[in-house]
Amino acid sequence: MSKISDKPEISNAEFEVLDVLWDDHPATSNEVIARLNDKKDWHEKTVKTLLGRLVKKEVLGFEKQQRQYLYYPLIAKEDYTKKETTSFVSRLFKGKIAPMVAGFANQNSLSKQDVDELKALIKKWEENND
Amino acid sequence: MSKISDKPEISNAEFEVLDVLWDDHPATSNEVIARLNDKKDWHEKTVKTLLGRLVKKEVLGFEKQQRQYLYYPLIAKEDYTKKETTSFVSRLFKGKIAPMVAGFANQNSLSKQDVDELKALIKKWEENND
DNA sequence: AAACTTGGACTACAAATGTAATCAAAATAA
DNA sequence: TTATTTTGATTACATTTGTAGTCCAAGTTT
Repeated sequence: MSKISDKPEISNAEFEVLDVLWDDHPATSNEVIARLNDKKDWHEKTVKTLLGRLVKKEVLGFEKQQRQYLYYPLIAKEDYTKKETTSFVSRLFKGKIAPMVAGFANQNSLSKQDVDELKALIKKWEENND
Repeated sequence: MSKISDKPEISNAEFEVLDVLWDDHPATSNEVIARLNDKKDWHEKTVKTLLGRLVKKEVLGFEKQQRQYLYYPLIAKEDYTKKETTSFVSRLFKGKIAPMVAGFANQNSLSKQDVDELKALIKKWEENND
C-alpha cells in the first residue's frame, strides 16, 4: 500500500513561514526571517527549523545559491486555501456556505465593498446557470 | 496577572466529541461513544480520554447521574463557529469574506439554494444599511 | 593562513495530541 | 456474598509542534 499524495499537515507556525513565501519568492532564509520580524517575534533559529520542516514535508523546495538556499513554495496558495476552506465549511457548517457567511457577517460587519463583491459572484453564478 | 478567559484550544479529535454533544445533550459517555461509532473508528477509551480533556479545558461540563456522568457543552456552537470563522478568514483571506466564498464556489459548486440564501443575506444587509 | 562568522544539519526538550491501557471503586450478576 | 463488569481517574507512549541550541563546513576578515 503506497502513500498516494498524503496531504501535508501544515502547522500554524509553519503556515506563517509559508505565507511570507507566497507573498514573494524565492527568498533566502534571512529574507524570510526579516519579513517575519514585522509580525512575529521568533528567533532566527526557529524560523530555520520551520523552513526545514516545510522542506521535509515537501511544501517548500529550494535551490542552492552558493552557500545559501533560495526557498519557494511547492503548493499554490490558491489551492491550499480552497482545500482548507472546503474542509472548514464541511466540518463546521455541514458544507453549506451561506450559514458560514451569515455567522461571519454577524460577528464582523460587512462593508459595502464586501457586499458588492458577493453580489458580483452571485451575478456571475446566475449567468452561468440560467 | 490573572488569566482572563483564555480561548480553549480544541483539537481536531476533541472537536468531534464536542460536536456530537452539540447535536444533542446531555449525554453519557456511552451515548457519545455510540454516536461517534458511525463516523469514527475510535476505541471507547479514546473517547473517554477526549471527554476528560474537554472537561479539563472547561469546554464540557457534567453532572453526576448515579455513577455515570451526563456531559454537556459549556460553549455554544454558534459562538465557536463564529470565532473560528473570523480567525480563519482573517488568516487565509486577509479578513475578506468574498474571496473566500469565491474560492469555495470554485472548488465546490453552489446550489441554487446556496445562492438564494446568500441573496437573502445580502438583501437583509441592504435593508439595514440603506 | 588563522580566526571569526554564517548557514544549514542535527539535536533538544517541553507541551499538545492521538490513541489507548491500567487501576480502583461502585454496581451488578451469579 | 463473591465474582464480574462498568465507569471514571490515572498513567502510558509515540508523534507533532513550538521554540531554540549545538555542530560543522564553507565563506569572510584580519
